[in-house]
Amino acid sequence: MAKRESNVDRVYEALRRMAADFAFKPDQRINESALSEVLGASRTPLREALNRLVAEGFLTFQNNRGFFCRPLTPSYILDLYEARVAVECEALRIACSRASDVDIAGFADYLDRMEPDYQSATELEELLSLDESFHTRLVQLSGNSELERMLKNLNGRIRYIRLIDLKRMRDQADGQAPGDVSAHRKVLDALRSRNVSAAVEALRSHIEKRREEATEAVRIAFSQLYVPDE
Amino acid sequence: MAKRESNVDRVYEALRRMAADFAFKPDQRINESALSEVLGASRTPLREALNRLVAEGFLTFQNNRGFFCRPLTPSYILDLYEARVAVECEALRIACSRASDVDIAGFADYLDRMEPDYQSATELEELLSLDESFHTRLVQLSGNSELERMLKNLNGRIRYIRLIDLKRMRDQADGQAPGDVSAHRKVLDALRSRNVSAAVEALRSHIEKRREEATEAVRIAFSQLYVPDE
DNA sequence: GTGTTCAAAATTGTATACAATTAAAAATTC
DNA sequence: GAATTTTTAATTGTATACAATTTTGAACAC
Repeated sequence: MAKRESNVDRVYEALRRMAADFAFKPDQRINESALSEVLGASRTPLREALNRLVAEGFLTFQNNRGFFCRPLTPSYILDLYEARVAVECEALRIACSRASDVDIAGFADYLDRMEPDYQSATELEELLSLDESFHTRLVQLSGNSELERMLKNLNGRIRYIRLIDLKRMRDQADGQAPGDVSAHRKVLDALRSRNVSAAVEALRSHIEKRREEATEAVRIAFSQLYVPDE
Repeated sequence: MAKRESNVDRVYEALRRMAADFAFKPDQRINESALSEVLGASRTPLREALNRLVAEGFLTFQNNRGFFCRPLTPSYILDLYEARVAVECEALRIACSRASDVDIAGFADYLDRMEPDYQSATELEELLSLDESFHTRLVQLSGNSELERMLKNLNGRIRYIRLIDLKRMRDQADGQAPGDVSAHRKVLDALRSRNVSAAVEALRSHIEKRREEATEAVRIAFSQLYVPDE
């Protein structure tokens, strides 16, 4: 019987979470020996996991200098959100012409079932997971596993920023409430009537709006990231 | 002074090339010891490189069973080409509204300079490199390094298929000649006049046309891949 | 004080050894 | 002879050791 989760998997998961939450500060050099002690594994499996994270864009690597946390700049955030637009809009376009009525109905059901949770969610993490799952399921409707894979990767790297964004939305409460699913429903309605251009435009403007908010929020993120160690 | 290229880099490059050219057959299990001898490195750096390739989608991995060559199915090819449409069309859209006139002019110059090479190219590899560089440069015009990164990855994984496709184009000579850059020029012209929808549609139909050819060519690829070892 | 050089310490790079696991082969049962 | 168990071999998983390289910092010159 094969062990479900190996040590490398465990290390990888822990590292991905740390990288996603910026437990490493941008551009910080990562000390392998210290990290391997913290994670309870030797450097060999640790480095394998680190290499995976480099390939996925969570970390960077320099010869003979080791692994570094990715930088966090406004243009990096912009790039990630633009990539999301590319992936999600094309997936939606494909879904409009290829997804079955049954699958779309299932997606609509899902949104109906989730809406109460969405509006009553208290934890930001919970809210973010719900939002992520909407977008993930949308891309899954395309049936394209490469697009799905790309979105998962982008979501992982963008997660921290979205958390900051959501937090600000809740605290300020000036624009739409964090639990507002109207934009999602607009996309769904257009998808249901197979109106490609309306669906894509609705999704595009939704993501771009979030991008603008996030770009603003990243300044706040910066100030939080560089809080001195205790 | 830092060594330019490390051993892992060398191993990684060799492996990527092997994977891109399907030197490993689809679903074939990869023997680490044997491979490390061939590549002249121990298993430690080899496995680091293999892990990177898994993260990039060139290989797969199963716990306690090791690394395998990715499968090659028609739906996999479809997914890759659709992902290319997503990445390239969005990059083009961004380039239309953001690239400077100077950069676009530089791109036009590049196409002019390359056209003679394109038409006189005898080696398929050379032709493919020229075609890839057109698409890469187009995406670079967007200034989005995530989209560029995604395209590089897709190109690497799609390379073998395109080679088969080009080969068939040359051998059959029924449709357009392999050196035909008219589709590329159409995209460029629309970009130059900042006509977003015309540019995107031209690019989309170009890639999709290639996808159809490639999907057809993949059957030939299959028969070539499974030639028995000698 | 600033910059340079050199030595010491820390860190990364990789080979190797051995444990854990899986795959293959041989023996056994029916 | 087919199916099952047992044994053996091969392969992967990971710790460790040590070499190569980089970083640190102390001594020194100016």
